[in-house]
Amino acid sequence: MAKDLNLKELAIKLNVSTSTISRVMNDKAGVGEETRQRVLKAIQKYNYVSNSSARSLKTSKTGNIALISAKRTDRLSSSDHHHPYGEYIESELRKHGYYTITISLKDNEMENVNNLLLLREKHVDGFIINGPAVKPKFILDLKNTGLPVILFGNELRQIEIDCVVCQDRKGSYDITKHMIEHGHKKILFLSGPEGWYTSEERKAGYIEAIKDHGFQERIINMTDTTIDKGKVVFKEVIENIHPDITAVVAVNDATAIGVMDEARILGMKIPDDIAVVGFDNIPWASLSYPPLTTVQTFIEEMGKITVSRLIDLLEKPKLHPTKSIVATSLVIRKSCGC
Amino acid sequence: MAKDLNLKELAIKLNVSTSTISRVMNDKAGVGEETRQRVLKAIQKYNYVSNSSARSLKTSKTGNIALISAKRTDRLSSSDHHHPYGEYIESELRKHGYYTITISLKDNEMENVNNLLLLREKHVDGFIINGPAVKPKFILDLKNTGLPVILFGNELRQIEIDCVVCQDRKGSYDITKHMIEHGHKKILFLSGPEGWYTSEERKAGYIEAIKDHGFQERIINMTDTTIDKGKVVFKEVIENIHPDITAVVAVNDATAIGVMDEARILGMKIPDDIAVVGFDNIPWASLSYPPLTTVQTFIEEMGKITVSRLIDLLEKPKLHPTKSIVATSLVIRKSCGC
DNA sequence: CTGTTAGCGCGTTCAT
DNA sequence: ATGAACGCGCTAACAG
Repeated sequence: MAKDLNLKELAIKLNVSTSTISRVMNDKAGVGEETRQRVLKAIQKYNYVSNSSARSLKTSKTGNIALISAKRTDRLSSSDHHHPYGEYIESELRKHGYYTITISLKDNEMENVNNLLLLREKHVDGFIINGPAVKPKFILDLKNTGLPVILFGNELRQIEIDCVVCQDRKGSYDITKHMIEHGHKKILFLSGPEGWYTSEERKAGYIEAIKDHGFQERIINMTDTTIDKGKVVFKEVIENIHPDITAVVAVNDATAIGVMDEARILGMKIPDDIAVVGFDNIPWASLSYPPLTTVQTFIEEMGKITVSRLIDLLEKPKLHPTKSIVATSLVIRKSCGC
Repeated sequence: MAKDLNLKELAIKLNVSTSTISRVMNDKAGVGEETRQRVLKAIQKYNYVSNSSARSLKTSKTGNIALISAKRTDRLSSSDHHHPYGEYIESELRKHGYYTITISLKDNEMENVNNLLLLREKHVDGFIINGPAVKPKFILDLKNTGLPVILFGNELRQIEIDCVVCQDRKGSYDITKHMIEHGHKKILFLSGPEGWYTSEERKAGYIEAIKDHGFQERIINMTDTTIDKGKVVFKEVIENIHPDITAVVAVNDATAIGVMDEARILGMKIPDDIAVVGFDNIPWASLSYPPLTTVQTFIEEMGKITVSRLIDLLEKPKLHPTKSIVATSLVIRKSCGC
């Protein structure tokens, strides 16, 4: 492999000025067709690629996007590494010429946006924020820096901000209704942290369905939405709080799987003694025992929309904040009683 | 928040030269204690951070590390998003002042290392390659560019290269021996693609254990190590190839979980009709039905070692390639018959 | 101990 | 249509 050369060296080889090559590289006008072809050929031949640091310094564009999520201490949350959302976003960003810098932040790292070195160093051009666990204050401060920010699977109550979500409320309404159609009247909703967008929306969908049928709400908020939390909380609920429930609508699949595991330990049969459903349709949902009835979210599409919108934001500074809602659909398996 | 200022602006404010500030920023000698303190205070006050592109251009260090893995088309491979290895590596790299650029490559993107724009642009300082599915030729070519490269959960037969792996062979030996101690004599090893480091090593461990006890090897290679592959291949094997086996040692947990799912569909009881064990101890292994006996790999530690070694490589150009092997340990659950 | 100067490799005026 | 010259923000070599 030949040694990499830079603009000036290539220019000397071709007997043209660096500006000419630069114009060709960036598809600018003002180059004769003949020289353009000659330059193009040489670029090909020498495999010339411009140095990204130099380009960044000059253009103030880094070509990097930060993909930020909250670091979970608990294992097995379904929103993090058990969804390939990151891979979808990365490949989509790269198609558009951007690299993905992955960052997962601990709670204390979200205290002050100024601690985000990445930002102050001007190391990225924009941000994708994943999930509801990143603190709203942090997102607001980030947004105020002026760089494009878009939320994936989250929304902000405080301000209008670009985001892409699924039909959290409708999905939850539908699956709750499905439980009701199975004949259940005493249905528990196992929610995530209060204030989390997905928790609130999915909870609202559940409430709506319950009210529509004149039943009584039973809601428990958890401090996290993981398998382990699902286990611990379900045990507490079934033994001490709502021993009469016959069905559980969980805020996500991880929680639902935890509930099922715990129910089995407690000697309950699913779905006969207790029916359980989830939300997300993570890859493992079809392999739980029994297979989990849940709500499918189309994260690959959501990822594409997120990236495409971010690109727009990058190019046109001041667009009006837009919320994109991607449809969900019910996935019927066994855990509901079907 | 005050407008960000740059080196020169700060220098003017302080009535010192830019070099003085630069020296302070980079902890260089040659600054009077008094001025150093004054500068330090100002840096604090104005929250000055140097521009990363400019720094990169000057120092030829980008502060970025590429974390490369192979994109899997099949769902549910255990080495990708179901292990939080990426998060461990990212947080560890960041502690050392580096950002993680995540890239997952399709097969055709691994054909020619020159297609890796990232590399030719000089956008990263080094590479971490994840898993055995990244093509050896690609890794070799990458290594030849001169940038530091380290392998995570993989090794190269062709050349000596820095890598960190677990005790693949010993772990596999131990768990196979465990099956033998359960009384099994006809044990199948479900291996991954031929040539993959983990496949070959784990297979070797199995063979060693089988030979040590004078039994006969039964090995099937799969083209991928996913749940879906585990299902399909197990069905084929049990019906047409080795209908007499009483135990399966799978090359990883995903495969093992697939086998268990398929076995259940075929009406077989686990572990009575067929015992199944895996490798990796992914978070979901404890929740399979029955809970999976497997080999624990300590990926958080492996991640730390990988990063720490990469940092050394970054600082000292020519160290001798080193292979780090992190111990594994048996995790006994139910699927083995215990 | 401190400041002046000269690039790093590009993109972009402004001449011609 | 092309080239010369400048500067993005920083570090480092050299002077003083």
